[in-house]
Amino acid sequence: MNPPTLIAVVGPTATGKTALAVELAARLDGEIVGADSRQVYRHMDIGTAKPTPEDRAAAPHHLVDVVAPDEPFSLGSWLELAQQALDDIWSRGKQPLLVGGTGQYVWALLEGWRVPKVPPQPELRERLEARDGPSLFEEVRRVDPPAAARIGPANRRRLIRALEVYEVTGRPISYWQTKEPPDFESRVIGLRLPRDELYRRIDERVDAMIDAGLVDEARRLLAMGYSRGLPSMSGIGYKEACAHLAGDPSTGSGQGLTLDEAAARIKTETHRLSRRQHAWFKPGDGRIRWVEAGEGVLEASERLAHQWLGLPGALTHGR
RNA sequence: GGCGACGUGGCCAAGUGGUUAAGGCAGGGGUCUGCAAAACCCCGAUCGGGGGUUCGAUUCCCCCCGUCGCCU
Repeated sequence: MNPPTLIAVVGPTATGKTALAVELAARLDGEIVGADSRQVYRHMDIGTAKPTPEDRAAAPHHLVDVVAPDEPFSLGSWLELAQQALDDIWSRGKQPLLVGGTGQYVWALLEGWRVPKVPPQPELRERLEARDGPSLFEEVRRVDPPAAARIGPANRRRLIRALEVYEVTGRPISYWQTKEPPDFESRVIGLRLPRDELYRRIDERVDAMIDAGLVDEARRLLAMGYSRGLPSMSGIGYKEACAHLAGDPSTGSGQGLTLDEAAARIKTETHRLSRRQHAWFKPGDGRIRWVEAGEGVLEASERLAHQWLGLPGALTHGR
């Protein structure tokens, strides 16, 4: 039997990945595996554009709502869960659909990154964070010149991770950072839109999120005890909603953003996000089969999927 | 019509008679192996227009244009 094939749907935010995936899942007897670093958090629904209950009833979803907002989560945890989910889906004879805009997660899985098995060490990090940048950089340069060259002197976060791996394993992070091709095939559909139209859709969606109660959602999270400083709360939308609430007399004191300011900021931040996603999902990437978002995506994607999976119904028209 | 103020890259905004005219935002490009919607890196202007003064003007003077405010 041929190696199983994973179909992935990637692309910038607000491009319709979720809707497409749900439809495709229905037609391919598939299940969805989320590759989204923000939809993993429970209670963060509106701001992450999480699949709706209807979406989730229409197709099984994995890797959505898997941790509480104050639980640590990272690439390593995601990879483990994703691999488990894939095995599970395949074992039941279903077709997995990897869907999401977190480029790091997607490529780490498809390229088989062997992430150093060193979970974050809170105490160690705290200690390292207290040090100044130059000393961190010097040390990385001493123990792991290639990593130092790649990371550069200014990126404290990654310098600290490099030292963390070194201290825990006794070997430089570069030693661990390898790739091993996964035991499955993968095919990637990329959804794309012209920049100006993408921005327009983002803006509309942000307004819709606010209408749908994004600020209340943030208020609720704060009330549950999830503080502004958590990584999960640094997500676009929540960050700004909290800044808005900070000026709300009922929540506290201080200067907050007006709702309009918050909305504007969420929009431009999301524009930036889509640009960074663009760096992970490049137009020239030969692995990605690009499809214009909007009219006809479903048909085009289904045709591709049938072709790739060797299913009847889409063979006649060339590749 | 008069008086006053202002006119610096798409927007906001420093600044000096003389090295390559701060910075922020927006925008564009990029890095990426356990925080990734994070973190980090790179990219843009000759200073409204025209005359002067000066060795030299974005910075001083004059005129024009424009904007804003006040006044008649």
